[in-house]
Amino acid sequence: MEVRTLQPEASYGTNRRTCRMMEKSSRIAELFEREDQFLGKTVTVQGWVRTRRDSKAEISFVEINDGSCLRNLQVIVELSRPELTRHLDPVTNGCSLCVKGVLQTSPGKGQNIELHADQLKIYGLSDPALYPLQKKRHSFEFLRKIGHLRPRTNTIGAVTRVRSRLSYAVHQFFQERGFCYIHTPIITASDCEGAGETFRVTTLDPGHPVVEGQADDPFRDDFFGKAAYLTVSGQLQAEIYALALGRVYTFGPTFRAENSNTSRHLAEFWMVEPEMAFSDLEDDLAMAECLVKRLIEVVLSQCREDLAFFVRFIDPDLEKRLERVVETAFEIITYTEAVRLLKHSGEDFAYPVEWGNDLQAEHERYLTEKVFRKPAAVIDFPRSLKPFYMRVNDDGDTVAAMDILVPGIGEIVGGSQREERLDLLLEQMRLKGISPDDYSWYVELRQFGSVPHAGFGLGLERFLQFVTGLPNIREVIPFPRSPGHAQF
RNA sequence: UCCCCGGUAGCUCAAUCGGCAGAGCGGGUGGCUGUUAACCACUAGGUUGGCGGUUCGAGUCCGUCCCGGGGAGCCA
Repeated sequence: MEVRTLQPEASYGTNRRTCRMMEKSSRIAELFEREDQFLGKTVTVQGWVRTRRDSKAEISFVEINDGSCLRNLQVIVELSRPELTRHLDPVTNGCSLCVKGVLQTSPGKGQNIELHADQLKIYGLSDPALYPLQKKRHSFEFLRKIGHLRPRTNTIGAVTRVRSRLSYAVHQFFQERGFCYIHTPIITASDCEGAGETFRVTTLDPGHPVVEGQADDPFRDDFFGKAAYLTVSGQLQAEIYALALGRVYTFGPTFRAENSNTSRHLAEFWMVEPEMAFSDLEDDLAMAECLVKRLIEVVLSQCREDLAFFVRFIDPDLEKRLERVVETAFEIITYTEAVRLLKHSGEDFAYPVEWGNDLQAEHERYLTEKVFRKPAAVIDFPRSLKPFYMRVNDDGDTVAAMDILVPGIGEIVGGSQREERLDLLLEQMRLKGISPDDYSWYVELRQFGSVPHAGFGLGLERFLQFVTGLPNIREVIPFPRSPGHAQF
């Protein structure tokens, strides 16, 4: 008897091709999850060969991975059956194939079940002399060069599944709390938001960017009639919707043209940015802590197999560290207290600690890794260090900002209560040299029904680094973009 | 952008003081085995990143350029 699995579209009678395919084959993850239900039944799997071991005792072991989970399914091919071996002969690491057979308990060690092949179909061969992926460990640097093949490795496959599950969890978290998902623009004309260098968007001929006689505004004849850029943040636009729908969030790509080449920076990365009306910094902080903990819980409970892989091969302390983050309250410390603490630490920092200076990486690391040994939120930064939109505190010297720092990564969340008072916003803009004319819409939000509101940004890739233990951010995004790198 | 380290076989790396270019894995061939990154034997595979210099002799020393990695800054 043949067991058929998932056929979500079948009842609609549409898209027949997809339906037939999904009826015909099982995903390997499903076979492992419901072993008892599939044992003794005929199933079909489709995937890519990860390894093959031939035994002259009339058996070939072919391990198949279909990306649905970390584990491979061991397929048993009896070499005494010419109708199978005829197909099997050229099968090597990297080949794609379809196997139909009976799922049985495995007598060998290392797996409970195995598939005894009755039919074998090869989709695509893979020349073993040319296929770059070997069964042994490759350097991440090498895998980046073969970005079109690296998702077929255990590590990149695992991180990709975790990334997907986390993205889903982000939506679940906010949707369950009444947040509205806002698609803020990728292209923006707001050039400076205090968030780094921007990429210009233009249709002008790079050989002749300036139209004759219009040197005063070279972008007047550009596509948008003025200078345009890729967004560095959806926050300002999210504020617009927060001041109408109450609770909103954006979740999309952002772009920074910084010439920074580090293991924690990308030119294109994904950011989660909630914005909440009728909220202050305390609400903001609570929501951020709640989100971080919920996302980690999801990884701990929903990505067990992939997480175990990271613990085994990337960072042995990873799971314990994640559990600790969920269990303990985040430390909250004001910038002023942090400075005092650092000054009296007795540590010999390369950068001097002085009120008014930004906290350096070494300072942040000292706080989270030595002093607190858990995530810590630093709040109330000097006004001069932060952008114009942050709310000025009553002391007049600091703003209601927060940075959540985690051990090993550094800043993972940055947020603030926004300045909702018109006069103070205008004063901030004047001090920061930002023309209110360029942000008239932002200013008007404070003229018409302004309310206290707050929000934050969480870098998806930084977060993925934290939950996978991967040291380089280029491994946690499918196609990393950094200075000099935009392949694939 | 700055500092440090690196570039040797398809991959991961070794090569002592400047003295014959190596290993493991992968590939090919043969053997062995309900195998588990299988195992054993044999075998093919090199412009040592490019250019220039020092030297009897350069993978090794010097200059320069290119590329990569790590760290810093900036930030998420």
